[in-house]
Amino acid sequence: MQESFGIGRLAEAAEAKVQTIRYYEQIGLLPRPDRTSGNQRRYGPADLSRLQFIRHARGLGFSLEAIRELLSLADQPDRPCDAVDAIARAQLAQVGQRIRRLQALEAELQRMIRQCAGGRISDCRIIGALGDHADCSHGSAPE
Amino acid sequence: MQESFGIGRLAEAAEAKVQTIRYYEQIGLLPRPDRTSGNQRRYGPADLSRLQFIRHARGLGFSLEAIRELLSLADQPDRPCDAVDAIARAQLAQVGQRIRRLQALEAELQRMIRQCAGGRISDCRIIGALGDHADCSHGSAPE
DNA sequence: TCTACAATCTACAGGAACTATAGGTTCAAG
DNA sequence: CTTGAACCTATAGTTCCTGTAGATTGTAGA
Repeated sequence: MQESFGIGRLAEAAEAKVQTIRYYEQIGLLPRPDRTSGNQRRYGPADLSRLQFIRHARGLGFSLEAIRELLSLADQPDRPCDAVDAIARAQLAQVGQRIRRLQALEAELQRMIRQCAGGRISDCRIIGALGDHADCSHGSAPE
Repeated sequence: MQESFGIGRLAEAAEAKVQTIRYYEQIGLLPRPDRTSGNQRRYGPADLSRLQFIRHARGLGFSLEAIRELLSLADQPDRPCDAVDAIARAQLAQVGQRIRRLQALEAELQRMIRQCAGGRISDCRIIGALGDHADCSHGSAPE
């Protein structure tokens, strides 16, 4: 009794639209699943994990191409190490930058909420919150 | 000595395309700047900060609508506190979630790089790295 | 088993957020 | 005062979905 399910339940579980799943399949981000005799797609837990990864990564601002790269690490775990290393290091640098920017934004939002509790905010430094040029090595902006 | 500059230099400084800037102006994310006698746009440092904020936030996965909300905090610092508070708190929750997911991804990338140094990666848990169901409103995890 | 109805199918149109191109105007270095 | 880069508006194309149409399938109740 292997657990398999249709596209609707997959969509619900990964918080994606049914159309989006078919689109990902079309562009090769998701493998073509088995079909029922009536031609309907059937999925398993591995498909769910993969889709959730894609959706989370998209939510974090990664392009589908960047995600394709990350997934390639999962798809070919035995490929030469230097290739994996290069991809992982490149992504790691970007991820670290994103974390720092988000933490700056988080701090500023918290500051505003604190000030708010005291009556009203007189100044807002939210625009400055993301402007950390120490990190901003030109050319590393994600799409 | 007010420093002002054209759209090209603004684009370069904020790592955006010239067209994108005009697009943001069109949809009201950037204010309409002054024009030269020959109808060309002139910008100042405040415009640059605002555009950099937008670009960074986009890179972090915020929608233009979410960014519009965040900018509204900057545009109306004297508006009623409960409105500010609501927006800030809602955004803060999302930001925290993003940070945690990115940290999970960061940890997994670091793990892969470490393993790589030892020869080759035999298993890849990168797909699992973003699947923190503690945060996910939908609790659906096949173990 | 039959039937009703939700879920799924393919195909295509539409929207968000850019991005590129065309054809013309302005700015500034020489 | 020329000339080429930068700018202008307008429009069409790209990416990444999202919605709709019309037909088919899966399934639960009579």
